[in-house]
Amino acid sequence: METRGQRSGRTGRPPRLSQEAILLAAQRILDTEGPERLSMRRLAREMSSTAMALYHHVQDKDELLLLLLDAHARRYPRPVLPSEPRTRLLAAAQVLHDLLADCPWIVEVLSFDDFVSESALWVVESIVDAAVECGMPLEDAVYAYRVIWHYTTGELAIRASRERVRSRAERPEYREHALELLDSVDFPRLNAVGRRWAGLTARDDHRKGLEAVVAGLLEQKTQAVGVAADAVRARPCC
Amino acid sequence: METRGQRSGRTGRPPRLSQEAILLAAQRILDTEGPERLSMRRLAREMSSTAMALYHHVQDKDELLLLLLDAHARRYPRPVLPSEPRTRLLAAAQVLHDLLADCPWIVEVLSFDDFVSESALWVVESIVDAAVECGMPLEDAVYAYRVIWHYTTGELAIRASRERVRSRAERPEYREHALELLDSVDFPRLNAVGRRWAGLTARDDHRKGLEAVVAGLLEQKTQAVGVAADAVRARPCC
DNA sequence: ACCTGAACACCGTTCAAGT
DNA sequence: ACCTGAACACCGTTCAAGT
Repeated sequence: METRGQRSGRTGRPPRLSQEAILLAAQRILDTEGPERLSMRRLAREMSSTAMALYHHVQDKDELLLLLLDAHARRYPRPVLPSEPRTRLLAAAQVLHDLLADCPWIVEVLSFDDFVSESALWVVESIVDAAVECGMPLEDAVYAYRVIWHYTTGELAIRASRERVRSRAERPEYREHALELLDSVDFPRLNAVGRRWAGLTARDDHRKGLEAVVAGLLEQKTQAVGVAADAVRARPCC
Repeated sequence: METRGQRSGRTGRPPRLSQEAILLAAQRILDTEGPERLSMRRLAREMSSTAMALYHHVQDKDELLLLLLDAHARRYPRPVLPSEPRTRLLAAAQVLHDLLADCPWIVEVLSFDDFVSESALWVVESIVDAAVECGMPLEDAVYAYRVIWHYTTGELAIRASRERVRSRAERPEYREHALELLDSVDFPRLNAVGRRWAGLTARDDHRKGLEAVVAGLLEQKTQAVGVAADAVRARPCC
């Protein structure tokens, strides 16, 4: 937890780079030039160093990105969640989304169904806990977390992808044309939506969607309890 | 729609490459070596040609990937969907997932909230249509499609990411350790899950999750209708 | 029209050497 | 211990030239 190079004896020259400085520079590039410009080489240039010097402070690029997420999560203000379980489940899920919304690029590097980063674990804990307090068995609560996680990730990945395309090239006519050419016999509904599609899909409805997902999960729980109760009655013990 | 080089006069030599042959070779690489190995250069090598020759048959790599998805969707057998609206909504959503499950790599290239490819549009139409027949106004049906889309995409992106990590390096101890180190005071729920986490999150619960999402969306609809009805009563006309 | 070779402007990472 | 330079093995794409 000490800043490196502070306590060390006078062996060798003081390090020019540090993990902290690297993360700061990386975040600067992320903010000013976007995630697609963040490379080890570009980062080294930003620090007037060489790409290889970075590898003395981070294992590889993936670790760098995870450290960036971790730092972001550590900075993120930890909100007070409502006490009523269902509202808390929804609120915690919203926090998960909001926390990651600032760095949707991270989705590409996250391999999980694992958790996010250590600093964001409290969000996962909150979600699972709220789900349990809603009456779910622990395993179902984990499953509920996963559904929420998939939904959240999906929204973020699409947002990131949309931004990537937008920044790469402006070709707005392409998709709009596709919508005009729709056969109204084969595609009556999409045809009825027509040009409104773009407007409808651009809206930020994450919250509303989250409400639906949470509601669905809780409804499923109720049914499952019913089924479980029946099963217990049928086969009294084991 | 004619195979190129068939009807053309005897101007120039016959083309060695064709879009069809390119897509076939690309699919071969995808199947045998995985999506991360599919590059324009690798593809050219596969065809004993040069990377630049490919650019006479596809605009760029993105178009290549979209064409691959399109071809896959065209091959995909179009199932008969159940007629009951709610079951149909669920079934159509499942088809969307299954269709894309064979090529999760495509998620990285899809910018949408737009639709998939033209050949898969019927799935989108089915979902929106089923949602409408469940009693949703058209705009809500599009919104329902988006929620389903986000959920599906999220699951696929995570699956793709997991496969990517698995193929890149086997480091299973890393995350397992993290789970042991959890503070049982700060993280009672995650602590209780403990080692079971990996097993729980590896399960394929997409169907069950989809049921929850669909149920939640339909429940929301019911409430919205209630609210809308109230609103109508309050302000009779306009 | 179709294809090639060389080039541009990049990547992440390894390795041997320097201080 | 910390950093550098050169190298390895790649990318997608452009451009001018060939047949």
